[in-house]
Amino acid sequence: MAESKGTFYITTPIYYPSDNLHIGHTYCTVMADAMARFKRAQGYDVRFQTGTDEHGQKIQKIAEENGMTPIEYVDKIVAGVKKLWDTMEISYDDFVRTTEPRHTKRVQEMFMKMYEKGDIYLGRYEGLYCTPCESFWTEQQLVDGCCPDCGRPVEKASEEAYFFRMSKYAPALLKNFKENKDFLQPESRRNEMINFIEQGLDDLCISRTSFDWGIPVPINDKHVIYVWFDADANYITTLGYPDEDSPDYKKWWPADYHLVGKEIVRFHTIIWPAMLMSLGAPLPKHVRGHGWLLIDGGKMSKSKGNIVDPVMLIDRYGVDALKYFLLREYTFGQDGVFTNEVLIKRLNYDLANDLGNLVSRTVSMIEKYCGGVIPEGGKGTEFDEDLIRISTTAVDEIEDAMEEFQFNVALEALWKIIRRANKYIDETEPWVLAKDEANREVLNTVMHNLAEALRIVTILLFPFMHHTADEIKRQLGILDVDYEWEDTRKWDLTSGYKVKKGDPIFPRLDIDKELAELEEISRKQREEAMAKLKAQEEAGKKIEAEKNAKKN
RNA sequence: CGCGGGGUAGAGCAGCUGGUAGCUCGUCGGGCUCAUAACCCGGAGGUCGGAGGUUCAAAUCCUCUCCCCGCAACCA
Repeated sequence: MAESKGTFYITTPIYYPSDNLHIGHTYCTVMADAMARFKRAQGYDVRFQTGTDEHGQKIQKIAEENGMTPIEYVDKIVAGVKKLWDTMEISYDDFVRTTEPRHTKRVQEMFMKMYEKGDIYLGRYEGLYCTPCESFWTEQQLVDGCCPDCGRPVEKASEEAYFFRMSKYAPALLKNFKENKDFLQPESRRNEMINFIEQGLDDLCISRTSFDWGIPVPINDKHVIYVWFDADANYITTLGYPDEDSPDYKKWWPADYHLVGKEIVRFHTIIWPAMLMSLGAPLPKHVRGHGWLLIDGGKMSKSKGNIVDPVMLIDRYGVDALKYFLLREYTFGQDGVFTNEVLIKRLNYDLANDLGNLVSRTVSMIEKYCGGVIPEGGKGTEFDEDLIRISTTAVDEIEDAMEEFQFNVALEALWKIIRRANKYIDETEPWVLAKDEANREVLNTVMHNLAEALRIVTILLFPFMHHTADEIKRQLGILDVDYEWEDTRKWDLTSGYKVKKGDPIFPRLDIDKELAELEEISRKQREEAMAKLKAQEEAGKKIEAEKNAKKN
């Protein structure tokens, strides 16, 4: 491996473990993973962090409904999260849980640092309160003016709460956006945030007394620290902050990229930077907001029962197929529509027909025409130059695209090699060349060039689909050869290796059959989700009734 | 006047620092047989939501308008 090009710290959001993760979370994590693997391949020293945001009223309530303590409940969900990432071989370097002492202790220290600076003060939180549910709601959350959970009327109420003087940092935040154009992408989000700040920032409520599943405020044990203050801190508590001399903090902070969903861009580009300003710490270099995967044209939600389960898709099609689909199908920053048909077609056309078939026909021909050994290149055909040019320059396009998180563009660039190679076979007609031994050198060169193109494909493909990359290498007989990233610009590195044909790397799918089966699976899942939801509602009502009984 | 995004071929999308409208799938026709009935070539199909403006030139910039969708301080 070449000398390190420097450090690269990338994070996903920490997910809220109120339920099992769905394909939307997978989407975000897969992008972060691909980026981390890409940077490692390029020679960077990478830190990739993900985790779970485990506090809050919602967790407390769901745990109660399931007859568990909050920590028992999140332990169970988090085990599932970790298992999913293990299955997908997500290459995270650290997994943070906000219930870990290394986090809670440091959040309290950060709170005190800001309190002592005068940026945190005690005030009153005003809101609409549902007494039976013991919950505050915003006006927009209400359904027909009533509590969205129980449907009963709410009333204006207030409670004592600590506030973070965020308003004070509005000018500095605005300055950050104006001077640092690359801080937040895409552009549309950036405009949205600038606009939001210009409308004026309120101070942020950062504590609650109405529930206790959270990190206690160090100076007042009636209060627990409230959501974003706790959650966003994860990006530096794991580095040892507020100990500014901590080696990890010195090495990794500020982070290169926070990758987040569009709905939490505000928390990462306004609240979080304001907190860091208050603490006197540098801001993250970049925040990137991705779009959503929409189902049936709308948001995935439990109440609609249209959650897509990544585990089921992995079981059927494999990790690499799912990763490829998520990275290739959608444009970063924009919402995308998920349907089974789009998925199956993408897998069939790109993976089975284009890539899988190319590997298959290449290896077969080398076995058939060259005794299974990749020959030396020599005098070839008029088509060689184009194949070589496209294969050895794809890396430039991919690097440019990855710089912008354009995973789909990067994979398209990679597939240019694959399509060109398929075309090259038709142009050079090896089966015709093989009929006359006078064409030996040309035939050898054609086979050599195909192996070379595939070799480059395996290097470029590795950050996105490492199993597939390795399987192609295995079939080409180059699995144990350690190629470097820069070898994607070179030619003539595969001669003499013995190929070994294996099973098709992506079997062709029967579209109608798959669609029918997937439809059946999601129908069952919908039913189960409905039943579960109903059971939870009833459990909730029961608990409520018990509470009321106690009160009376 | 709360803020923002989108409306481009039958479907899904890209292009939007202005200069012959592009990709994947589908469709029609052809080629090939090494390969996972896969691969390759060619054709048809769009007045780029509508109206107006700037310009030699607009999908691309400006104004107005219609329709869809998000966000609005605890959903990736």
